Amino acid sequence: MTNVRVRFAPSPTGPLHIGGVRTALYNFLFARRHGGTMILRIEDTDQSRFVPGAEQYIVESLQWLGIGIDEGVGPGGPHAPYRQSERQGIYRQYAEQLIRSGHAYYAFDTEEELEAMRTRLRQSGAAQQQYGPAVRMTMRNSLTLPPEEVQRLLNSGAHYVIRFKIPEGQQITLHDLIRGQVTVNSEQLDDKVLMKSDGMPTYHLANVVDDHLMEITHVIRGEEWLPSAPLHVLLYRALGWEVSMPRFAHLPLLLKPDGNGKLSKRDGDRMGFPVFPLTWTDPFTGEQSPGFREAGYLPAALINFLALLGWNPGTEQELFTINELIEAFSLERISKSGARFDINKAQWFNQQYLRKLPDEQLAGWLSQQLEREGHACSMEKKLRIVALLKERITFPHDLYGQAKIFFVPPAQPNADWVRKKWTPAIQRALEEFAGNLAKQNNLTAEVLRQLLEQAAGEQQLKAGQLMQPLRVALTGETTGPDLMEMAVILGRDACIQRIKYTLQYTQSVLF
RNA sequence: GGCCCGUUCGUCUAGGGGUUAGGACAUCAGAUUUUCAUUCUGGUAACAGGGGUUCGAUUCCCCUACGGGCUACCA
Repeated sequence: MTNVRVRFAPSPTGPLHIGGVRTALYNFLFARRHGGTMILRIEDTDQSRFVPGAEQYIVESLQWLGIGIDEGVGPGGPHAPYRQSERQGIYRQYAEQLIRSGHAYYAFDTEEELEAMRTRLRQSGAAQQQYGPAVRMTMRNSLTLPPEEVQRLLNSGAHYVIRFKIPEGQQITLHDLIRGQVTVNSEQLDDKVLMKSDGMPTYHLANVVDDHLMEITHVIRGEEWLPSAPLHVLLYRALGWEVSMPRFAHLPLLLKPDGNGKLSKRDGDRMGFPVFPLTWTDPFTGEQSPGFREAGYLPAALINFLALLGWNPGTEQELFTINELIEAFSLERISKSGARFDINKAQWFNQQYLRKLPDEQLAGWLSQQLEREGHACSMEKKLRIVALLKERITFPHDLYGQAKIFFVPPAQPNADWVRKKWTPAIQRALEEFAGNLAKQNNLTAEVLRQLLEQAAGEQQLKAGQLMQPLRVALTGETTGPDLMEMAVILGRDACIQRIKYTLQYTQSVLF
């Protein structure tokens, strides 16, 4: 395959949905795999749905994820502009060409007339209520009106659209790279609007014209476009571009984690996970939608997760660098059925990627968190903390949650546990332990262990029986990272102080 | 309603006319660990249903069911 050119063509109608991200990713992987070009085109032909900031959001999201754009909005390129709203003249030219060649016509019907037509058809029991071969000759268009009247209407500035004249009784077969042959009869299609009355093209026209002009070789897009793909084939034909028509690949959809339907923002809200790459603030309502980035997901982990949602390499490998993904990717191995979105797996990937990061980077995150909370800490100590905690976290912000014990002494020990398990022997052993600790100048995990064994032994306790009490004394909690390592990082004086504080508490409460 | 697409463990999936139907996440149990987590070991768990074709079907064909998408001057 030479000169592969693919495009990701979102509409700036809001934040980029995670399903859109996956579409972009598959396009990107395919382009890179074949040494091709990845193009970003903005399909902003619906002015009523335009949302300020959405385009910028899309660009930033792709950037964060490392989905590189070779050509298009941003980097520019030989087929600029790449924003469809800036290409109106081009579409008009081709729409008029289609009228001249008899493949399209002007239609002047008002909204009311269209509605009346549909009602009429519905009541007469027609299978479908479409503007097509069966009804077009009963409507007000350049097929039914005398040419002078058409010209008069056009000159008078009357509202009109340009419709495609769907051919009758044709079998249209397209070869989808994922689904194989898909055949549709043109009876099922209607006379789609190509140019709207506001002068903008519809998706169908703009898409076909741009893909041709931009020399797109493979159209990789969501399954929602499969039903209109035959129409697009017809358009390529009518425009005389069938020989260079791109190949199609329609991707399966992302489904709700539970229940029926496709994944929506509601599901994320309901189950507590993001469905957008970055946090998004709606410019009209001010409503905030959480993003994967802000939730603590690493871009590489999200990419890995998404890549495997609907595609697999045919091996048992699960962890992929982006280069490995590029190397292994192929359209043939994309599955045909929709994939339920399971955030559990995304978290697992994040955990895997997080622990592979160098300690310095984790320490950097910890620094920010500590600074925000107003705690000072040496880099050396931060690195030790990070090394102790890195296998215990799923998100970067978990770091502070677990490191907090080093900076904030417990307000009081876990009361339930103390009431149930605390004994006078423990009390005496910990007193002894704290006393001996005070004499130590060079604290190591090994020294601590010895001191603990010694203190325990004198009260007829096993070292293990004193471990939990010591943890409670130091952190207030019954679980946490390795006790000895933790105590070493905490330091001798802090340990002694916390033990004494706890012993006072238990004394007053229990004895 | 019409048309199109789909259906393997709870989830993502591998497989493919004869397999103990494989892996991963989740879950459960055991081991390790002072605890939790990690790690390791093991377990539970799937071919939507019915007809064909065939010596044999989860795999091929048809039907049904179910799911999804489309059916706009939205993309």
